[in-house]
Amino acid sequence: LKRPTIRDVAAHAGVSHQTVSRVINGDPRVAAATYDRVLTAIRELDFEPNAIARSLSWNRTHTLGIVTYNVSEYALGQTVAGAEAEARRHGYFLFVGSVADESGVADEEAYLRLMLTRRVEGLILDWPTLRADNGQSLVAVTARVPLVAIAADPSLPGVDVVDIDNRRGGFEATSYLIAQGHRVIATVTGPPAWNAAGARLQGYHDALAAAALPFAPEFVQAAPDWAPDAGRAAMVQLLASCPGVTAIFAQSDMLALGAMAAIRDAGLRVPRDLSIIGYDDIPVASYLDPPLTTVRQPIRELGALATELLIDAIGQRQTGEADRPSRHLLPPHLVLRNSVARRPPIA
Amino acid sequence: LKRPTIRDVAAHAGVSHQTVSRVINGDPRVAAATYDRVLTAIRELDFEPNAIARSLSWNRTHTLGIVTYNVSEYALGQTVAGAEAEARRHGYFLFVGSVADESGVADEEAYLRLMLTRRVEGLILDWPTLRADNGQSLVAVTARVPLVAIAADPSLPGVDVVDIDNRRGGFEATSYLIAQGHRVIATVTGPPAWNAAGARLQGYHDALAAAALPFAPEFVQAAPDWAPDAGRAAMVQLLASCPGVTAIFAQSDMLALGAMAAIRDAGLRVPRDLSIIGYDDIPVASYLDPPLTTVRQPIRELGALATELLIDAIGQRQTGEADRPSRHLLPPHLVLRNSVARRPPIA
DNA sequence: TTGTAAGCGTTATCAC
DNA sequence: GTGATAACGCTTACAA
Repeated sequence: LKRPTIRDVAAHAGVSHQTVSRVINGDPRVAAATYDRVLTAIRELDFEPNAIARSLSWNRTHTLGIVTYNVSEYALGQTVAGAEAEARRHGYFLFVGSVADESGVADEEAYLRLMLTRRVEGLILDWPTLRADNGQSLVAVTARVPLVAIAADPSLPGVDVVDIDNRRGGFEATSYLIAQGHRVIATVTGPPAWNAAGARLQGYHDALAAAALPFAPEFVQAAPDWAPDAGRAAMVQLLASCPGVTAIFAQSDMLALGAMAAIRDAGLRVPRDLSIIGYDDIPVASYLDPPLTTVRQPIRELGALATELLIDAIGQRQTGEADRPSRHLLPPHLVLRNSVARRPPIA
Repeated sequence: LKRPTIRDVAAHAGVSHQTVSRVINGDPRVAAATYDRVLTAIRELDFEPNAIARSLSWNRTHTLGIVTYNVSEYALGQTVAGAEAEARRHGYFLFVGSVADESGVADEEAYLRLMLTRRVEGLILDWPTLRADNGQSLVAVTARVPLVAIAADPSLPGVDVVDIDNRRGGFEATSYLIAQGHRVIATVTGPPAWNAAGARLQGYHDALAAAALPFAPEFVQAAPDWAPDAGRAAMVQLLASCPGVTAIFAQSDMLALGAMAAIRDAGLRVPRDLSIIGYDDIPVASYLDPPLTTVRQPIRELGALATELLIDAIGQRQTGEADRPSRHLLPPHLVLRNSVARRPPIA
């Protein structure tokens, strides 16, 4: 039951435990013969160095923590996969924790502290509604280890923030609709508490302004969540309040899906009667009817980037460099399919 | 930079470090006044017990590891979320590792050993193509810590196996088609290397046999992967080789999606001309056109169950009980929507 | 080239 | 009740 230690190996090989330590650390000063003898002993006993003991001695755990909040399981999987791959590439392990569902802010902080207890060297926080005013609890944490926040408000002080450029995504989506000849464009946004919703809406506004297109408050409907049902309800509203609308920018593919259902229910067709562009490029998007034009998000890359920055920051703290918080925006990518129709310019 | 230790706290409170240890472990023998003094010191220094040192002393890490192989990111997220929640409920932390993409079997084992190095107390392996003949490398691992395999072949020796009852899912899906009056039913399976594909196919066969329905080899098309394109190609085949077919059992919703595209391309309509039932109940399933009848998989629960069994097994090993490997099957759940039509019985 | 001693931060054991 | 002292398994000195 008990696992062998370097002392067991040492006894087995007839050397001191220190020599064993040298071997497992690749110290070149060990004589070749001794080296082999130790290696054989290691193999025979199936010895595995105890990383816990090493951590204690090194005062380094090579461990990162990621805690996610209220993210869809799809995005969660992508983010974690990206982060994990990057972490491993650098010899780090990754603790996961999700604060989804039942828990609130308090639990959030408690979890981060638990991770500190485990002596993670850095933390990733995936919390899309995090802003300066609800992120106070983070300062105590960042005093201990660097933290990079995914999808947080960029104005959040003291931490690195990475995100996909939502303003740009909203801008490109809307500009595309404009380029296709649309002049009255409505939008279904996500929940206003999400930073992404505000940024994408800003992009929408910017695109309208850049084209000197009219805007009216009834052009925007905020959905209470990102699910299809909310998109459907919002679309019903839009249909009633924006008679001249020819195109919709939905802030997620799921919202777009619901909106398309509402459009169908109204006896209209996409894209003949109404064009729609989504956001996310979920795996089924190209198999919808019609295939959905949308904005792809490099979520996996986002997880990887967060991890890379975190590992950088860890290195900086160790060398005593000042790690001033940075902001990084990954570009989204327009994916053209068939849910947007070209509209002949008015003569 | 350096974090406070129990000795710092002890000095600050004017007691021995041992007393601090007693306080943070809730030892009742500490005098109330001393207790308070220590607690104050802890708060003032913002002391957090070092779990690494505790692990070394206790010889227990309260850490689990999950390594996933080649699973879709959606399922990955669900599984990890379920496992993590259950782990936390029991005071465990969870290391994640995914061996997706570029890596093969060798890397697989190396990763498990890395986790052992980290002294995880148990391992979850999510490897849907794992069977007795390719799982040899696991015996060395299970000698160290208990392992529960998700979606592995139940005949795999020496480890707990949990899965969703794929045979039953296939049986219920097919039986439902039969109950709706269909007599010639074809199926699009997943890659044969996946245990789930074989089991669901078995369920299909069992249902046909139970209803004394005819079967022909051309009724089954195996897709090389689980994606829509593969489903589309398989469906094209089926359309050509099974003229009398009235219903399709697709082993995943993504395959079904592709199949539906092929059906549409052939000028046919679902469910009027051809009924189809999927598998998974992906989030968009109810918003497809038509809403997809399918079989829901409790993946999150599967992750939780795996974790629960693992923690049980850890307890058993510690008390020296024999932990004979167990098999657990979670029931899938038929979700009725509109992609299957009732077919009048032949008079 | 190898071995010995001390320390990493905590808990267990035994005194007082 | 509280405080020394010795583990836990390893690494980093320093000595031989």
